[in-house]
Amino acid sequence: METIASVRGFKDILPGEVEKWRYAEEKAREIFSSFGVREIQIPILEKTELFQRGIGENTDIVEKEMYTFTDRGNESLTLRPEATASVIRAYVQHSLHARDPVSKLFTIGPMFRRERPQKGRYRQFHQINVEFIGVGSPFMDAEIILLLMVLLGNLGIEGLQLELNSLGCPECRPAFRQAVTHFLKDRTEGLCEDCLRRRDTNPLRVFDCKVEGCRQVIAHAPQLLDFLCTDCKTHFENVQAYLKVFDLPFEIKPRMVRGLDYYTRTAFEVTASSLGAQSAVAGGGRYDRLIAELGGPDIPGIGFAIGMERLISLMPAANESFVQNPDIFIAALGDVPRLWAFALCNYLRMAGIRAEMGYDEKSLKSQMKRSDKLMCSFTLILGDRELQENKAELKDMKKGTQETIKLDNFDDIAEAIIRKVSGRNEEIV
RNA sequence: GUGGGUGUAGCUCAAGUGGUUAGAGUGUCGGGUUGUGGCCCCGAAGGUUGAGGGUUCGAGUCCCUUCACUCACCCCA
Repeated sequence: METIASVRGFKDILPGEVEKWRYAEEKAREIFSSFGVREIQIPILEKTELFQRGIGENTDIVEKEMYTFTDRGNESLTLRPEATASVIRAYVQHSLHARDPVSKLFTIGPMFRRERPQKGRYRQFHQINVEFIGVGSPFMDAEIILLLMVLLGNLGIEGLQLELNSLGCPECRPAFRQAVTHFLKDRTEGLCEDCLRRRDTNPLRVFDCKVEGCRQVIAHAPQLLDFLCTDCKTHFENVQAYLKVFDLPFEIKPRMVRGLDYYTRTAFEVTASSLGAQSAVAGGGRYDRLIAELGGPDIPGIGFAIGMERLISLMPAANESFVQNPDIFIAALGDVPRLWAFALCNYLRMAGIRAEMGYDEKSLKSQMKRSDKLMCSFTLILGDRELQENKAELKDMKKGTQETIKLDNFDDIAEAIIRKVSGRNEEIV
């Protein structure tokens, strides 16, 4: 038979690795709870139009990266390439603004983009998304960035860099855009092919081109920050001031332009050089026009996304304490003892004890080996010999000591084992 | 979509310029006295060398095609 492999860019997360993911998620939930961020779950599939309108028609994501198909009802649907549009859709659809003027929401789940896979980039990838909706105050910007940095710090991740920029607003951006267009107009030579194209479609994007020639050209280009209107300027200054309250180091990157159309004012990114070419662990920004753009009230919002795969790869590997080893392994010798083992093993599990057993007829030696491999604290040896006397041998795998216990009553055995296991834990502490 | 690199056992890797039966470590299973793990020793199973075609007396090795993986560009988490 031919085997079937997973789809390109879609990864399995195997036991052993899953624990790390769960740890990261649990930590995130803990911190969200402190910051008053509540979970929202949204569908993986949306009407294509949502992303076209939300993300922007002329973005790479919408132009060439979406998994879009027509369903049997002849409706164009798309596997979500990001979460913000969906969250806002849900927010508007259920009029959450009417319940509370400020909503802090998070959601965790898979996203889909049909790009060429490479290090830190997959076609199905996972994000932790946080959105603060309803308040335009720079306090919100500072708070959400602080939240992000606290979470990353709590996961033991080091060597991170926080980068900030302001993208202006519909008031001031057109002027800047015009200035850039004008600037680039007669600098055809020195620009790479991509940038020549960008010059017409999205001139701001020329700013984060990595080609040396373009960088030199851009070095003399007008600075976005010089064009900010008074409101945007004070907003940006305040965000920085509030971040300084927590001694959060950051760097202003005037060249940072985010790829999604909806961003306004504050844009930020957290990078780690060890990630390779895809160095961003998290990125986000303010989107004061998006909610109205999607038919909702004209209220502001700000959010970020953390790339789970990238996050996991940055987490220190040292802690293997994620896995819980069995408390006891029951080694049975013979058919009747095996039936007893089956009953006892499952009884112990129902009593909350992590128990495993040998299901096949195997030598005691091989069962002991398995117990050792599973790193069970104890092994219960149950053979015909013991059964005749209504007892079993309980071996402490670490000490190597062994004692006889009675089989009269499963409750007593469970209790004895619980005592032993907890007693051991105290010793370790 | 474009370019580079790599495909040999479950995993990590060997096999001078083409040459007999494709090896090792690790993992799996078994054994080293009757029913006792780790360390050590022995043994076994496990491969259509990614797939297809070509050159040759002979291909894991050379050529072509294709697929997969991987890194990078574009862009993004």
